[in-house]
Order: sequence, then C-alpha cells, then structure tokens
Amino acid sequence: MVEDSWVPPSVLLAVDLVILTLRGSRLHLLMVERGIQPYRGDFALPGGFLRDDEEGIVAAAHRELAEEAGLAAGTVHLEQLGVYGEPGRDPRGRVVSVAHLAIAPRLPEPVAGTDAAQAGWWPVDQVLADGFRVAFDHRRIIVDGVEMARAKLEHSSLATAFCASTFTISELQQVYEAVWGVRLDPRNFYRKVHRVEGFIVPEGSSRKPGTGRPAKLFRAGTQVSLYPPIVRSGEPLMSERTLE
Amino acid sequence: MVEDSWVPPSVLLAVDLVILTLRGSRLHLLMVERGIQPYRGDFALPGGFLRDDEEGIVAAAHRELAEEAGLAAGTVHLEQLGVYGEPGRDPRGRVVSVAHLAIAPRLPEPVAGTDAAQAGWWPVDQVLADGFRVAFDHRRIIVDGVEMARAKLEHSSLATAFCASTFTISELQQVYEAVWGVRLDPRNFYRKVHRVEGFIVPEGSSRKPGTGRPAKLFRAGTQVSLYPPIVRSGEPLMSERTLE
DNA sequence: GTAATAGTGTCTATGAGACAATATCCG
DNA sequence: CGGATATTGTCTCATAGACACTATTAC
Repeated sequence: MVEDSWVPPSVLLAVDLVILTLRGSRLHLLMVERGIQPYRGDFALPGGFLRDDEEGIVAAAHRELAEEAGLAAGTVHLEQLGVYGEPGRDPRGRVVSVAHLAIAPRLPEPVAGTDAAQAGWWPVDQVLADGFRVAFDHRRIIVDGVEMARAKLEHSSLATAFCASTFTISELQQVYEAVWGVRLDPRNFYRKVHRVEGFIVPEGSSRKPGTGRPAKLFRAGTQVSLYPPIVRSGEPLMSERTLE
Repeated sequence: MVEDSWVPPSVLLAVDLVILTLRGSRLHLLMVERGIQPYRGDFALPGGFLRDDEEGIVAAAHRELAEEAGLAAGTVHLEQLGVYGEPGRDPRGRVVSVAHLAIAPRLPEPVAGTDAAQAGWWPVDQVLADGFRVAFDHRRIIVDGVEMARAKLEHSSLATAFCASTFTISELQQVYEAVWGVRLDPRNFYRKVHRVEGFIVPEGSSRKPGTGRPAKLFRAGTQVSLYPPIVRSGEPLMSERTLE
C-alpha cells in the first residue's frame, strides 16, 4: 500500500530495430555508428525515442525504419521482439526500449537512409564476433532477434519476408540456409515447401537469366503459420565465422 | 531532424501478469476485480506501476506476483510476454505495460494475496467467453499469453512449471491436456516424454494414495528446450466452453 | 478374485532424408 | 552436344499413433 499522494515514476520510451536481410548468401544486419556519447564510435541498432506522447510504438518503429534505413512500411515485415528496460542499461537515465525484429528483402544499395549516413549492413557473425564494439545492451538484443528469426522460420512464413514479391524455391532455400547456417538438400526442400498448405502459390513461370533450367516463380501465400512446419535439420556449416 | 531543445516524451510504465495454473483439470487464470475507475467492476489482470525509478521490470513483476497473488519468486516461472503501449489503451494517460506470463503450480488456496482480496482464479475459457467483462486491453493480453503457453509446451520444459517439485507422468500429461484442450494417449505420452533428453529425471518411487498402481515420481531436468519436441496433436476436446 | 491406474510391447502408416533420374534452359 | 540448375521419383529408415498386453496397488 502506498499513500494517496504517490505518483508512479515515468520513463523514456525508445524503439530499437534488429533489421535482417540477405546479402549474397549471408545474413546481414543494419548497424549505425554512434557519433555522440555515450558509446561514441561503437555500433548501435537503429532506433530512437518516441517523437511525442501521441506516437504509437509500432508507428515509431516504422518511422525509424524509414528514417534510418530508408525502408517504407509496406516493404518490410515488422514485429515486436521484447522489452529491454532494466535500470542502468542507458547512462542517460531510465530508458526502456521496445526492440523489434524487422525483415527486409534483398536490397541493392548499401543504405538508402537519410538520417544516418554512417549506417551500414554487417554480417551477423561479424557483429557478434569478439572485438566488435556494440553499444548499450544491443548485443543481447541482436542475439535474441536472430534466435527469434531462426525459430519463426520453422513455424511461420517469415522466410518469404526475406524475398521479393515473387521468388523461386531455391531463393527461398537460400533464406533458410543463411539464417539457420545449414545446407539443405534442394530436392527434399522443394517437396517439403510444396507440401505446406498455403505457404507459396505459383505465379507464372520465370525468365531469370541465370544458367540452367529456369525455375518456376511463386509468391507468398496467405497462410502465416506453417503446417506441417519446416523443421530445422541438416548439417550445420563449419564455423559461423568462416561462412562465405 | 529535431531541434536541440527537444526532449523525448516520457510514459508511465506498468507490469501486467497473466498467471496460469491448473485447478482440477482446467486451466485457470488469476483476475482481480477493479474497485475504482476506470473499468470499475470489470476484471483486470494483476499488475501495477513501477514502484520507483530504480525498480527493474522483472523485479516489479515479482513484486506484483507476491502482493497480488501471494506467490514467492522461487515458486513460479516468469517470463516476458510483450509490450502493450499504444496511445489510448488507458484513459488515465500514456501507460505502457510490459505483460508477463507466469506459471504457478497447483495451489490449494483460492488466493493467498494480500493486496487484492477480490482476486480470484477463473477458468480461462470463462474469462474469454462473451459477456465476461475484461478491463483495458487485457483480453488481448490473455489471448496472447495462453497462446504463448500453448506454443512453449511443445519446445520447452514449461509444462513442469505447472507441477509441484516432483510429479508423475500422468500429472504432466494433465498439464498438456488442459493447456492444449486435447486428450492424449497415456501410453504414447509416457514413452514420448521419456524419450526427450533431460526433460524429466526419476526421483524415487511414489506413495500416492490413489487407487491403482502407484506411479513413479520425477522432477524437472535441467534441459530447458526440448528435443525431440512434444508435438501438439490428438483430437481436440468438444467445446472449450463445455469442458469440465 | 475385481477395479483401477502404471508401464511395456508391437504393428502399421506416414514422413523425412538419401540419392537416382529426368527436364529445360544456355552456349 | 555438355554444363548447369530445376523438378520428379524411389528407396529406406525412423517415428507417431493405435492398441493389446502385463504389472502393481486397493479392496
């Protein structure tokens, strides 16, 4: 019990973004180099405080996505990852951050962002490697985000968020291989994916210029949760570090 | 870009608890009746604002768990569920709530809480049924919490949190049946659970007074994530509503 | 003995992974 | 045609679920 005069404490609310995408065959992450204290010179996740009292959390996440990564709302998958708000995580005061996981399709340009010229894509293994200086508790957030993506690949259609609006089966396979860090059998993967209800739907034939037989094209189906699931398996690749 | 004089807005931070337990063979949830406006007379999740600027979020959740449910920290499983903080969810102002999922073992007493005499356990189906008045956006939080519990039963050892420190296989089975709302074959369940690495470890023999052959006792193993998983299946029980 | 629950054995259909074989493009 | 990738087929092994059966208690 507390006295009637007691008023609850207030905190600063921020959003942080773990933005994942595929570049080549490796999983990448957007990081921005901090130009001011604290953690000046270290790398941090894109993010920031709520603009004002009326701004929703989802809206703030989308705004940062646009400002710092140049990604429009319709382009990316966005979902909540968790809250990081223990006292002491930010030397500037009591800051509570709502971390989000964002998945972007393959992007040609390094970063089209406006706010942060110093933003750039980094291989996830490299960011998580020893010696890479990450600000605040963002290393933990990244680990949690990547693990969430890995887990959701099994039971949800999240993988299609890494692809363009239409894609081939082998492009989809590359997503699984990069995120899980495994190598999969293309033939078994092909049938496995086809067996899942409403995961992918045919979208005409391809005319990709690549060598070999042209692949059929598909787009994401309406189904969000996958049944049967795409179970994680296959042989893990050597070291997460030495991946090319 | 914003002017230098701009300061970020601050919000009120709260924690809310979806506390699940088994009573009889049904999944129950702790709800408190609101004695003040807003939503006076409706039922809400246990929870409240942070006590002060120094209190951690996890600490606040444990404090509410003790105050409103009489549950000590060591007794219950607690984990973060999500953040609910869109503007307008609380008429008193900008309140951001960190929702938690808590799992309590079977409890003899209705509620041993101190703060809220009006707290009580309710069957989840009943709370979610039409006509049951739930305050704020707590219905959504409950739905999300129950779904999270259902999902985590497959891949984590969460089910053991519903049991006492030692338990029989059939008690563990009751957890799965109640949370999933399905009926499982005891013989297949028995072997399935035994196959999972480090899920359960033998703990002497039982001397339960029940009729029939006494069951062996087990306690939770150290393993948190289950492999192979306990896959959800079996025939759904009739209606969630008519469950006894 | 019977009733009741605990625990074991066995069968079968299904599904995953290994891998051969075929198809369709480019040059 | 050969090289490369896509797609289909087939085999085998593991396992999930159905269900008969045995074990151990209370009465």
